This record gives sequence, C-alpha cells and structure tokens, in this order.
Amino acid sequence: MRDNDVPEIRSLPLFQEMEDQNFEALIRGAYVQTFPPQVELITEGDPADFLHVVISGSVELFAAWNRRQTTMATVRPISTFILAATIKDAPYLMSARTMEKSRLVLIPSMDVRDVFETDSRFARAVVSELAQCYRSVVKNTKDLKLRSSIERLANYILRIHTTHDRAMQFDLNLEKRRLASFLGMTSENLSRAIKSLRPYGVEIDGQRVTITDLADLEQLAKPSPLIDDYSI
Amino acid sequence: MRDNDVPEIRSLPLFQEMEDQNFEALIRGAYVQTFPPQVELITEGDPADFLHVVISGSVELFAAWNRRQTTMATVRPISTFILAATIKDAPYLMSARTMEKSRLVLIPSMDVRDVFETDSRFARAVVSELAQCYRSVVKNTKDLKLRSSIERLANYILRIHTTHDRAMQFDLNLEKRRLASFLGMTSENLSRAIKSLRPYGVEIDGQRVTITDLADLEQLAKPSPLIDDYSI
DNA sequence: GGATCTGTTTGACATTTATCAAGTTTGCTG
DNA sequence: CAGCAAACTTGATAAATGTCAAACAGATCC
Repeated sequence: MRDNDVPEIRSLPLFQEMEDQNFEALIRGAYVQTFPPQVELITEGDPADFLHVVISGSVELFAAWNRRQTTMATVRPISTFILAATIKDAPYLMSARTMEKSRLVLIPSMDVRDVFETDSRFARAVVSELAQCYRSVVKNTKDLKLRSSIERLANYILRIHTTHDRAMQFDLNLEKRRLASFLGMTSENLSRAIKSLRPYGVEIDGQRVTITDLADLEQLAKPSPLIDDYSI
Repeated sequence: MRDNDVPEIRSLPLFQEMEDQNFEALIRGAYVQTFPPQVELITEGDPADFLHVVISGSVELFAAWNRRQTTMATVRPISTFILAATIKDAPYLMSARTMEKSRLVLIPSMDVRDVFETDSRFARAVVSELAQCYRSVVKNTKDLKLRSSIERLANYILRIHTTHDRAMQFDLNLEKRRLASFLGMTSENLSRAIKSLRPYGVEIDGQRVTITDLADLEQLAKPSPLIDDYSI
C-alpha cells in the first residue's frame, strides 16, 4: 500500500500518536482491498494474520458453535477489529464478514507487533483501544444477563436515538435478522418485541424507527450509562 | 505499604517486567488490607480510585440493574481486577465483594496511570493483561448466546475438570447460587440442570462433583477451545 | 413487468426458563 | 446439642423465548 492511499486511517486514535516512521512501516506492508457483500474475511480459530481496518461499508463479527451462530458486533468506518488477537498472536475468537461492499486495510499482524514493541506511544494507544473494547463487551454482557429481550430492544433503540443526535426518527442501521441475533433472540421474537413496544412510544415500519413518546420508552427501557453509554 | 509486605505480587505478569523503581513507587502508595466475608469493596459507577490485587481469599464481581443482579466473574489469587477502569480513569462497570475473608492490595489508580505513562514495559504488560481480559469476556458472551443453560453447566464442569488436572472428582469452588448467577440462570434452574446431567455422566452431591462418564459428558457439552480454553 | 428470491411477519405450538411456595438440608451459633 | 438461618431442592405453574410452517412484502433480475 502506498503512503497516501487511505489518509483517513492516520487520524484513528490508535494510529494518531505514533511515530511517523512507524506508521509508514505499518502502511508499507499493508493492503487496501475492496470486498463484495457477504464475503467471509476471517474465520474464528484461524491465526490472526492481519489487523483489519474498515474504511467504508460495514463488517459483521459473528461466532458459531454447534450449528448455532450469533452476531457479536458490527464494525463501521473508521475502526479496527481483532486487535486483541493480533497483539497476542492468538487465534481469532470471532469470524467476520462484509455486510455490504466494503473497503478494508489489512495490516500484517507481525508488523503491528513489531511496532508495538518499539513505539511506546503506539503501545499506549493500543491499551486505550483494548480497554475500550473490554468495557464494551462487559456492558454487552450486562445487557444480555440483566435484561429481557424487550428491554434490550428498547435500550438499543434509545442508543441509536442518542448517537443520532437525539433524533425522533431514524433508520435501523442493521437488517432485522442481524439485529435479532445481536440482541440474542430470534427474528420472530424480534418481530413480536417490536409490536409489543408500540404502546410504549416506538413505531417501526421497515427500517424506519419513529419514537412517538420518548418518556414512555425511557420509563420502560431504564437506560443506564453503565450499560448503554459506549463513550465511558 | 512496605516493600516486602506482599512479595508475591511482584511475580504477577502485570508487574514482572517493570522497572524496580517504578514497582517500588506503586508499592509505596499502596495499602494491604484484610476484609471479612461479604464486604462490598467497590460499587459500580464509582470512580476507579484503586487497582485491586487479590492476595488471598476470593472476590465476586457482579453487576446490577433495575433490582436484578448477576455475577460477572470471580477473582482468585493472585490476580488484579478492574484494570481497564483504572487505566481509562473511568467509572467501574462492576461492583466487587469478598466471598470469604480476603487479603487485598489496593494501589492508587493515579500511581498506576503515572507509571503507565513512563514505564513502557509496564504499558506492554497492561496490554497483555487487557487483551486477555477482553478475550475472556468475548468467550463468556459466546457461551451465553450460543448455549443452553444445561450446555453451559456441562462445559463449566469440564473447564474445572481441566484446570484441576483432569481429575474425575473435585469440589465446586463456588456456592451454587453464585454459580447459577454466573451461568445466567436461577438457582432452581441450576438444581434441575444438575439433575438432568446425571444421565450424561456427572454426579453432584453438595459441593462434590464426580464425573462418571467423561466421554458422555463431552459429547453433550461439545467443548470448544474458542469458548472454553481460557489460556488462549 | 412478471418471476424469483430473500427477508419479515404471523399463528400455532413446543421448549426453556423463571417464579412462587413449600420442604429439606446444611452449617453455624449460642 | 438445640435452634436458627441460609442455602438448596422440589413441585406446580407462569412467562419468556424458540421452532415450524405458511403468508406476505420488498428487492432484484431477466
């Protein structure tokens, strides 16, 4: 990959603070590639050969066991995924597939580990990123274990609402079947959960979400910063 | 705390590689303290004032929401907890309470962050620890989302079996109600799950677990290293 | 524009899990 | 050792969630 192929990744917190020469070393060995939708980028259990950066499009992280499959997260531009496996030189715990046509940068894990050893500002940025990831997964576990499926849906809607500048109308950024899987339920169950939220101030028509009564929804959802605020 | 109060913590991977003088700086500001059982050490939402190290005894990490409560993890000697909150200077996401009489070292978070900024070997050790924690939580999420409660119990038993040198008989290291909460079910449900595992080669009497047919149990549990092996 | 495909919704039903209310056991304490 | 409290178990029942099948809707493709 050439130096100025994808200038935007330099501004990622993970790469912002590092030495120029080290960033260039990472970039030199990296590939930029555009993938069609539904391409499996990595498979759980495989060695972590590349750190992935999503430049455009979106990627689903999922996991499988015994013929069951679940969506673990979705990754949107611009962010990295599977940093932990890269740094630890351990097998991926999740698989990844493009949800739509997506452009990615693949940085060889070995290069990342090399720079990690020599550039201590980069090492500190890795800590910050990993701590953030860790806390996100902990929040997600609390959501799963402490809430019913309807409560999870209600809080999910409030989270999008918040990230969309508190708009009262917005689009789901996920197919419903993926949302269902992410929230830990079946599509059928999500369908019914959506219906049962209507009396609490949410209308969902196709991808379009309209909050008709925020107070009602909040009273049902009882959002908590320690579960729903991804910025802390 | 004096230099040689608790020499064993120097050998933790987190502190092993760091400069002597920095380790001493951490120790100087730290407290060693023994707590009785059932003492709430930290409360979720509070600022992360101390990094905690369990020297003896055991600590339960738990989370609450809307009058519900769930066990997130148990911490046993010698390990640290809430490293992520300490490093990010963010509020705790989980509360902690002693399960039995326990001895802890409390290291002021500010000292940890100071040393983190100056000692890059320590910073790298933090990365390693955080990556490990992150991967553990991801595995736990897969366990929760992909398995039924009986499957989670079966795999839990196999994990203890493995960590106990593949002994066919061992004690549960957790009260059943805590185990139930950790596995994401009620005590009653755990009681029934235990009964329903009997035909698959597990007898549980009080705290005593006996595996009577490992092959049967494994066939039911279908353990996977990407969920159950905490060493990778 | 009709045929086809995929995703979504709905209904009927099954299974899993939780709740409530007794009992029973266990372990501690005076 | 009796008495008590807490943990655990059991049964009956309810609620939540999943499964299966079919209908429906929206996109895509000749």
